Amino acid sequence: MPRTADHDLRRAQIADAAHRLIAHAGLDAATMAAVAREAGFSVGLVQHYFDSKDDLLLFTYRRTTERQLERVMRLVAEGEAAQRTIAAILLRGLGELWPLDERRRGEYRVGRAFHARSLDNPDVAAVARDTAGELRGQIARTVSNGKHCGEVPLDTDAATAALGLWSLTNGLADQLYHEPEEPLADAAAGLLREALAAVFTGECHRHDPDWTDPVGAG
Amino acid sequence: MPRTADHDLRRAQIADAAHRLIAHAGLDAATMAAVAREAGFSVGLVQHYFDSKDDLLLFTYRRTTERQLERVMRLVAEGEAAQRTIAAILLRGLGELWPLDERRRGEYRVGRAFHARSLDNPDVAAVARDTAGELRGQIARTVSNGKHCGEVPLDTDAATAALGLWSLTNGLADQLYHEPEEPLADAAAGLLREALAAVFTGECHRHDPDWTDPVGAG
DNA sequence: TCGATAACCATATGGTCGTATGGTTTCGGG
DNA sequence: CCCGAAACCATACGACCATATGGTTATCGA
Repeated sequence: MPRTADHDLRRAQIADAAHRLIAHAGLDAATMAAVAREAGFSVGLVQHYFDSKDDLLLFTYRRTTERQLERVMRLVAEGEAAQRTIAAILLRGLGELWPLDERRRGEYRVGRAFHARSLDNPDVAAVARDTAGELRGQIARTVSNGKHCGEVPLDTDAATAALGLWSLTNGLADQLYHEPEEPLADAAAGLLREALAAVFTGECHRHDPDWTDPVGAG
Repeated sequence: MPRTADHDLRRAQIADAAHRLIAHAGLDAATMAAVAREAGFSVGLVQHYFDSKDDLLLFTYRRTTERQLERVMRLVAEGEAAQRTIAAILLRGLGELWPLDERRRGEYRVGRAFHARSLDNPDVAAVARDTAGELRGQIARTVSNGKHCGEVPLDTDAATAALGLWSLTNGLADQLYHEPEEPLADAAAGLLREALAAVFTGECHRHDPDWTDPVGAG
C-alpha cells in the first residue's frame, strides 16, 4: 500500500475548520475554498475526504452535537460521583448548554445555523431531531428515576416535565446569547433552578430499594 | 406625472412572495429571480422597488414580525374587553406565537431563518432585538401592572419573570414545530399555564385605585 | 394630443460556488 | 529499487446569482 495519512484526523481537521468558519460568519461563509484555506489544505484534498459539501457539513454538525452531549454526560457522571441531588446535577448539565463563554457561544452559533437549515434539509433535520430527542429523553428518564429516589411526586408526568425543562433551557439560551453578562446569567440560572424545584419537590433517599441510575449514564 | 402604481402595494406583493419562498424552502431559495417569478413580476421590477436584495429581505422580515406583534396586541385588547385575568390574556397572547397552524408555521420558519442570519448580519440583528425586546418589555410591564391589580406579589421581579415566560414560550415553540399535534400542544399550554400561575398567584381586583392598563395597549 | 416620466422588462456582466478533471508527489510492498 | 496506489494539488467548467444596462410601454399633466 502507498502513501498513508490518518483518515479520521484529516476529516476532523477539516471539520474543525468548517466549525470555526460557521461559528464566525455563518453557514454561507463555509465554502469549500474557505474551509480548505482555513484548514491549510487544498480544495482537492477536502474533496478527497468528503464526498460532497453536504457530507462535510453534516459531519461537522454531528461532531458538534456529539461533543456537547459528551460534555453534559461527563458533568452528570461527575455529579453522581459527588452524590449531588438530581436537581443539582440537571441544573449543572443543562446550564452547560448555555452560550456563556466563547467556546459555547461558537457552538451555539453553529447549532442555530444548522437548526435553520434543518427546516429545509431532511438529513440535517434527522441529526437535530436525534440529539434533541436524546437529551429530552435523558431528562425524562431522570425525572422518572427521581420518583424512585423520592425527589419527584409519583403522579408527575415525566415527559411533560422534561418538555418544560428542555424548552426553558433552550429559550433561556437564546436570551443569554444576546446578553451573556452576569446579571442575566444569574437570573437564568435562578429561573432554571426554580423550574427544577417545581419538579423535584422531595428529598432524595439514595437507599431506596427501587433506586436506579438517575440519568441512565455511566 | 406619468404612469402610476401603488408603491406600497407592490412592495407588499413582492415581500409576500419572498415570505412564501422563505417559509417553503429557506432564505437560500429567495433569489431575486425566484421572488420575481413568485410575485409574477420581472427581476427588473423587483429591483425598481428595492434598492438591493438585503433591502428586500429586511423589509420582508420586518413585515413578518410586525404582523405577529399586531395579532398579539389585538388578542390582548380583546382579552381586556372581555375582562379576563392578566394571566389568561398572556396565555392566549403568547400562545399565538406558537406554530400550530400553517400560517404560523410559515411565520415560524421565516423567523428562524432570519434569526440564524441575525447572528452575522447587524441589520437583521437589530430587527430581531427590537421585536424580542418589545415583547419581553410588554410582558414585564404586564407583570408589573399585575402588582397593582393584586394578581402578582409585590416582591416579584418583573424583568426576571418576563424573561422566564418569554423563554419558555420560545423554547416550547421549537418543540411544537416538530410535533404540532394535540397532545404536545396541550402539554405546552399546560406548562405555560403553570408558569403563569407561578407568577400570577393572586386574584385580580379591577377597582384598585392604582389600576392601570395591564399591558399598556389600547 | 403630446412629451415627460414612472412603471416595467429582457438581457448582459462579473463574480462566486461546487465539482470534475488531470495531474504530481510520496511512500509501502514485492 | 521501483511499481502502483493513495495523498495531495492546480485549475477548468458549468451553473447560478445580484446587479447593471438599455431599453419599451403606458399614462398623467399641460
